[in-house]
Amino acid sequence: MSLKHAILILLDKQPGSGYDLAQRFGGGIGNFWNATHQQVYQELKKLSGDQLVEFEVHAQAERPDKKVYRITPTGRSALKAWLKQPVKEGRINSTLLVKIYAAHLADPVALDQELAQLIIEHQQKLDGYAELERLYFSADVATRRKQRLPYLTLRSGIRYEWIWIEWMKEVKQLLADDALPEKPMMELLAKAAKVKR
Amino acid sequence: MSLKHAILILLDKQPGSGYDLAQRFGGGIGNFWNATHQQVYQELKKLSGDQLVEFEVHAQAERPDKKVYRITPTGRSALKAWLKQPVKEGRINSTLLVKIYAAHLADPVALDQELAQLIIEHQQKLDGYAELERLYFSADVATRRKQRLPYLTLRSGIRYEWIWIEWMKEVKQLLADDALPEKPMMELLAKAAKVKR
DNA sequence: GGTCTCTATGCAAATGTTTGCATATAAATA
DNA sequence: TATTTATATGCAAACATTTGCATAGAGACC
Repeated sequence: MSLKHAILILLDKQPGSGYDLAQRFGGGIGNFWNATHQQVYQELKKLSGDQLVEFEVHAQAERPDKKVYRITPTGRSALKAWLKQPVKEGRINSTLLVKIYAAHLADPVALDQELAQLIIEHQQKLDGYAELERLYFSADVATRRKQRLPYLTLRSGIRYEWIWIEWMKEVKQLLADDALPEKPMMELLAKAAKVKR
Repeated sequence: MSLKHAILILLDKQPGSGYDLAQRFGGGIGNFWNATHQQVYQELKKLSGDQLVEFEVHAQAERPDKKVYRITPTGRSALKAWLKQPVKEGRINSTLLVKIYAAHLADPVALDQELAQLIIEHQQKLDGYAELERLYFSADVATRRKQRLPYLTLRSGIRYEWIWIEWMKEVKQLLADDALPEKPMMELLAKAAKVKR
């Protein structure tokens, strides 16, 4: 499992407490790897037991005490070893696709409303990504270079949200009209790809 | 969890044994919901205990006995109730994105090779999808109408593989050249979208 | 004055997933 | 002839994730 490695990567970038890490999983890396605070605390305990991370307790006057975790040299080797191995992509499990697959059993009105709502939500996410991209491009070249890798993952996120929105709009329309798609997807994509070049 | 509901959907379409279902999770619905044979057997047991499915033992002469499962009326109601509720989309967890995010710690040659391999694999998957689409479009309208919902999920799969391939190619190139993307993703997508209309 | 949110941690139990093993027969392949 | 593949099922243990609860002080909001 790579929750372990996601944590090591975050701690390699910057040491932090369990709470900090849980927050960090809410944005940035959280766009492609999710973890709850419980997962983080439990995993930190294991990593600590395996000597892959270490911590120092920082007493705080008016806040609860903090355990600030840091990656160890052993942890860094383990991380590098993991990076060398080819990924085995996790299973794709999309509840929405399962639902569309069985849409003949569903209430059409409810499904239409649900799609409308999902389109809004994904559009908001895309808007957020678009804003981050504008920020990236307004930075100087040195900053852009430094932020290159996170930005590449953002480009993946933008593509991802974009196609979901396009697909959901298409499905919503077709279900409403009780119609069939006219042209093969492959054809449409090939045509669009030509223009990009 | 919707492994439960995926199984109910499959059994609603057509009764079958645990083995059958496990096979069916290898294609069709398996493109967006995965399950191993163990998951299937364990879930069938639970579903059976909850009276959502029932089974008959079919003795076979030269093969092990088969338990042929069927959805019950209770199961069908449970399925419909589930379909009414809005989906909560599962967490996105992409090991590859985590790796790219931390590519500065990785061996560039190994990463390049890995991307090359992944591009090939996803291209093969896309080719398979393209073939299924050709098949769909070569069928008569009645068949196309009957296969509409699975085909809509296929369109999602095609888009999905397509953007992964595009993104991986882009990343591979940029990492090899140690370059930065020139244009914002949003701009490229907007331009491509205009042409499709 | 009371509730809500944020900081900060974590136990315990339930639930879900994965891995390893086990069985058994037939047919195809090497 | 020996191995592999396909059919067909499932237990048991290990591992991972999710949910509910618990604590505790500070500051903001109503």
